[in-house]
Amino acid sequence: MSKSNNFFEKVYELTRLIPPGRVTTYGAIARYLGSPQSSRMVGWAMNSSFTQVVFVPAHRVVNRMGMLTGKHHFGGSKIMVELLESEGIVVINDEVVDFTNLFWDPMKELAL
DNA sequence: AGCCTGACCTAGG
DNA sequence: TCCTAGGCCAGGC
Repeated sequence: MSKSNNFFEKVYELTRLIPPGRVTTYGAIARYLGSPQSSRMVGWAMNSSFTQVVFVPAHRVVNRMGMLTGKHHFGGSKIMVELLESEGIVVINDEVVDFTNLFWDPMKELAL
């Protein structure tokens, strides 16, 4: 409810725009929001995403190398993987296969 | 009220 | 090319 919530909300809304079967990164979101060095906050926002009334597909956000660094925050270490696989994404060793092609960059996709 | 940590990333040595 | 440090700022203790 504070002003900084605005940043969090932007993160949530942007995250909701990620198409199923695609993934993006914390850094990409931070950069798109104009705070390229606030990627950590994006992760923190995801931590609070479960408290949001509207669903936030936080499982579609991974780190820069395509790794599922936040999988343990889904209430189970397999939840994130299962969500991704249910969308057709292949995950091996906590890493998104073909991440380069599945990467959804808001800078490119939204700033046409 | 202050210190520590954390789902990250980039730059500099 | 590997390693270190800095920046972001909300929450927990």
